[in-house]
Amino acid sequence: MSPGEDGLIGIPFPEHSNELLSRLNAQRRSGLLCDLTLTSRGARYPTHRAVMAAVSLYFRRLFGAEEVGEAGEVSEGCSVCQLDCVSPDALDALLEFAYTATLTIRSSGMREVLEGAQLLGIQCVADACRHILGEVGESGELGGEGGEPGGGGELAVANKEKASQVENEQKTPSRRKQDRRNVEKASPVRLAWNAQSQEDKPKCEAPPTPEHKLRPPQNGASQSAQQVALMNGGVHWDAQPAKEEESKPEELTPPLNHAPSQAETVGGAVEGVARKRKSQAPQQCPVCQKIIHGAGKLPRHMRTHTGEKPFQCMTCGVRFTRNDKLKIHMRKHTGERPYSCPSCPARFLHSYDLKNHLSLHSGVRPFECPLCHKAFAREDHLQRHRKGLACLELRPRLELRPRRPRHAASPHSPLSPASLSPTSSSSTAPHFLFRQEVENPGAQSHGPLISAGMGYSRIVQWRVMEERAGTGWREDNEES
DNA sequence: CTGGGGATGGGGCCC
DNA sequence: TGGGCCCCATCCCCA
Repeated sequence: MSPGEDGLIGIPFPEHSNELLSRLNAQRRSGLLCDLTLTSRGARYPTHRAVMAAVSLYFRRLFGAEEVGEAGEVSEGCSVCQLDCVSPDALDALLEFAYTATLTIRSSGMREVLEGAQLLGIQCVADACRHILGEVGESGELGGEGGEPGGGGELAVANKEKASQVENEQKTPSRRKQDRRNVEKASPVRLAWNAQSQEDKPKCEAPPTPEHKLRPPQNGASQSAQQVALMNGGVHWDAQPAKEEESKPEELTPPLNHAPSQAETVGGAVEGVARKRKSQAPQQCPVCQKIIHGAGKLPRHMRTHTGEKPFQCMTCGVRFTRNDKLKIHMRKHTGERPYSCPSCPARFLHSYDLKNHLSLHSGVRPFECPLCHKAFAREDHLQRHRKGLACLELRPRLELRPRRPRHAASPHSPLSPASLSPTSSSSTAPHFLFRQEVENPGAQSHGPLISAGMGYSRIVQWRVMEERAGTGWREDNEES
């Protein structure tokens, strides 16, 4: 990419890759424009040659996609590739992965998927399966904790990191919730980055050698293409060494896709435009139109759209969009808890944790619900209280009905009415915080869908976008 | 439903 | 001018 070229303006369309893949998947399901049919033990799977070449090293070699210029004789007819060595279920799962960036498999079928992924050269899936199976992955990307996600049910191995927006979900970093849990608790789950990014992974083990097991296309594919496929490791599978990225402490590994990561293309173009402005002036995000204050903050913000997470913890493999977040994360591994409570032995990772904690000692509950007059020590707890259904009644003020202290240690609650004056503007606002519920009713109950990697705020944004309401979507946390 | 810990994104300050 | 560092607000999740 060439950021900052004079006269060049990069306008990112973060949804494009999602929509593209989604439509390709729809075409595959309807058989539209399919130029390759995979068969396995009688089952037939129409698919697209280009997609398979993009996701699978085997097909990449088979079709000579990397040398398309010279090997342009690849036939345009519909090829049939018989893959009896890959079980139909596994092949189906791998195809789903190719078109959605989400691998959904049953634990019992993990082995078959692993073998299929190895045969087809889909490294990230193979890594994920290996880790789920407890076999240490070779790619160094994987964290060491390895869990046993999902006892016997289906596993949705999703790339919450949005694997560069290649699937139906939106990649935002709001990547939270279940996916994040999965990432941290069961490292394999995080491994389903998309085929695109996988291609540029710096650390790839030797490709599988499928030639002895796979039957090349029976027709269509040119002889040369088959020869490419049968070539014995002639293609150098290793990716280019990763470039140096911003600050790179020892804990940091180089960014995964340093090559043409979409984030770079997008963010870079944006930066190029931004450079023409006064850096100290607020900059508007070209995606969400949000005004970003502070010099150099727009690229950071853009990563929330692109999903790029250049900063990876070398200990557990968790990735972050920001270096400072990784730094804080590293405290979990080093055991460092720099924020200690002066009143008790409690120590914390974050300053604000200590701040919250101190409110426990003081007993101060400065955030009062204006309707029911229940007081909270934390503002977010008050907001949650007001968003929920807990506050449906108007209770008498506390001075009229003393609140039973929650902790025996604080018999004299400092909740004098005078101390309950709300300190934040939102605390005094009426109960108009239902936008989320309206837009996203029962978000928590969307478990299965959300588990595919869609963050909460993403859902809101999606809905807003789908409904084309207003001029654009906003981050859901801007509401108050 | 609430308390509490942790994660994430934005802004300010400074180098 | 960009980025590091820190703090804050907010959100998510678990007990």
